[in-house]
Amino acid sequence: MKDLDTAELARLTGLPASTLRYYEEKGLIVSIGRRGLKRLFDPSVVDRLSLIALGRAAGFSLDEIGGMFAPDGGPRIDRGRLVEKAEDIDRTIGQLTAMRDGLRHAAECRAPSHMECPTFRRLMRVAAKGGLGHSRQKPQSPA
Amino acid sequence: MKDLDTAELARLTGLPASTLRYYEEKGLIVSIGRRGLKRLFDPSVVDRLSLIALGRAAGFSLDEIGGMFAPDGGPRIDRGRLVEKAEDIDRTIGQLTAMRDGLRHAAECRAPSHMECPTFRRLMRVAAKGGLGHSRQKPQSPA
DNA sequence: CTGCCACCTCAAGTCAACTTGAGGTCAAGC
DNA sequence: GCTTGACCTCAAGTTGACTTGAGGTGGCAG
Repeated sequence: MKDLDTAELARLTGLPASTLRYYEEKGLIVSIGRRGLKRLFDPSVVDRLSLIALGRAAGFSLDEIGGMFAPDGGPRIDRGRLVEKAEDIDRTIGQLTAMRDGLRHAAECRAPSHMECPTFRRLMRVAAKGGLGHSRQKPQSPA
Repeated sequence: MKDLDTAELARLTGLPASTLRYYEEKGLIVSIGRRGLKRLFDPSVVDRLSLIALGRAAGFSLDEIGGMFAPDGGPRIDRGRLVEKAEDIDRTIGQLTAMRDGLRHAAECRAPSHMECPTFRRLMRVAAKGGLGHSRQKPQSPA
């Protein structure tokens, strides 16, 4: 496959060109040269960008992801890190599950005000004590 | 119960005084007066702050939460919103579950490199297509 | 050969939810 | 009466992941 310029890579991956430049600046991807001003990328960066997307979806920061590439470009992923992250996610799932069930209950609850619903109040107390570490969910993917 | 000043409220809720001032500035809580410079809060703000914490944990923004209080201070929560949010959370749970399972598989996978593991590659593709909207989890609660 | 226009660079802006810091004030204790 | 120090105000800084904008440049169609 032929080398790709920024626009082609953007089209292939759905990422804006500005993001690709930003990733290059951060060292997450590397361009193999220029044609005039235009960057040229090896087609393998498409895979690399998928990997980056995966890391982001798993909750790793860009810096962490940067540390997961071997100098040769291949992934160098510590399996322990994956397990750890899986556990993180698992905890989050537990909290979100409690939250979801609580919200559903609150939505159906017959009590005149939420403040009089015992389930709601229990949920409130748990949240107040920080038991539900607020696990931000992003509005949505730019897609 | 006696009115509370900022320091007492901070102690009761575990929130830093700066956050309480910030919440007041945003209109999420109201102080009922001053003693000298010090704000005085009605004890009911403790409940209110719990409610705010709950909202945050459920993934609502502070602005959204601000819209959930009736002028009288009681919660005025649209049950539809709760159901919607529960569905949001449910979707997130689904994505996180896939991610967790994928990570666990990747951690155990016998393939010499992750790039050769079909499960891993499938996960990558899904993430690249944005199917896994990156649902940020915060490192942890300040607790 | 000339323009066009896509792409470039670099600095600055955005968003959310706070935190930090400098400098001010006032109720209370000695 | 004076010091102390907790609390105050207001502006600016922080973090992460980008986006935006002004101004520049060069390959290529005509």
